[in-house]
Amino acid sequence: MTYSISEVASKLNLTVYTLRYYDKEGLMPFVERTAGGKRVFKETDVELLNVIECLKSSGMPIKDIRNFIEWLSEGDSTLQQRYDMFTERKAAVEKQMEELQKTMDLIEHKCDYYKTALEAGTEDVHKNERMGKSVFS
Amino acid sequence: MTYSISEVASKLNLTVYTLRYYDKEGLMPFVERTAGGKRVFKETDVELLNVIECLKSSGMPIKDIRNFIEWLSEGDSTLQQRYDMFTERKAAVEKQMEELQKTMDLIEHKCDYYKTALEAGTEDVHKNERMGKSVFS
DNA sequence: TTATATCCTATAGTTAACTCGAGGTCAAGT
DNA sequence: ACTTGACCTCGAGTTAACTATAGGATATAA
Repeated sequence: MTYSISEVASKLNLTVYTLRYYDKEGLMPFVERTAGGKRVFKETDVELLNVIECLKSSGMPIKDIRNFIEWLSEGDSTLQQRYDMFTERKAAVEKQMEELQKTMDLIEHKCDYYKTALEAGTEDVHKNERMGKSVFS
Repeated sequence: MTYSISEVASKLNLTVYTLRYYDKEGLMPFVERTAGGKRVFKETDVELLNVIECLKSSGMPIKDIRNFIEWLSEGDSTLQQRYDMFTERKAAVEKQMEELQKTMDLIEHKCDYYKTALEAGTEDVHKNERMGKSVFS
């Protein structure tokens, strides 16, 4: 089973522009072409794009993802680099999760704060908090 | 207790450029100035900047954060908008957490994959997986 | 009082990641 | 043969969020 660029685009929720941009940036050296020059995506190409999206979500810039793609071309000699890279990505995502949890804590606090204020009709209900009880209003 | 712009910058891990940029974008209408024109940050200003950073981490663009800041100036009449905004942010962050968990799942899978490959010295140990057993390599 | 560090504004430049337009090719249907 | 829709390349444009530079004011310390 193979796919056209627009099929892959809708499969991965990207635009064809984005896919061609990735290609230009060296993220898709394995995608083959028809005699007429059209891209033909194999199942493994789609899977690799999935990994690319995953690395992007982990906060990795496209330039760095290209290095990983190059390592793939170089075979077993780059196994260590690739392992190290994913280990590093894992740590990065763990950190993002912690940050996101802190963000969530403050937002939930604000939801409570505004819920109470709305019920009272005024923010003044919170006027006598804020004496070192908690860090945020 | 008040702070200079560079004190606030290091407190929040931002640059003074960024803070002035925020000011220009309308995120700091409450910060006062000395006779000579220098910004003087109060404790409440720093707290508000904390909230701003939180909204940024939740994926909110600066233009939208400015709306929130304007609502603050308008007092109790905007309590509902502010409550709705934080409720919406909460949903956005929950979604981000789910996405990040999916990212983590794939990355952990890749860590295992490369650990095994590294121990075997070749990626070929994984050659007979990939028959619908799991979605990703 | 003079040096130096920190501040100011205004404006221009940078970076990443797209996004689009022009002009042309290719392949399936009529 | 011809139209139509999807594809192609190349290069320019866009957007958000900074980041930096120039030129100048302010304030503290020797």
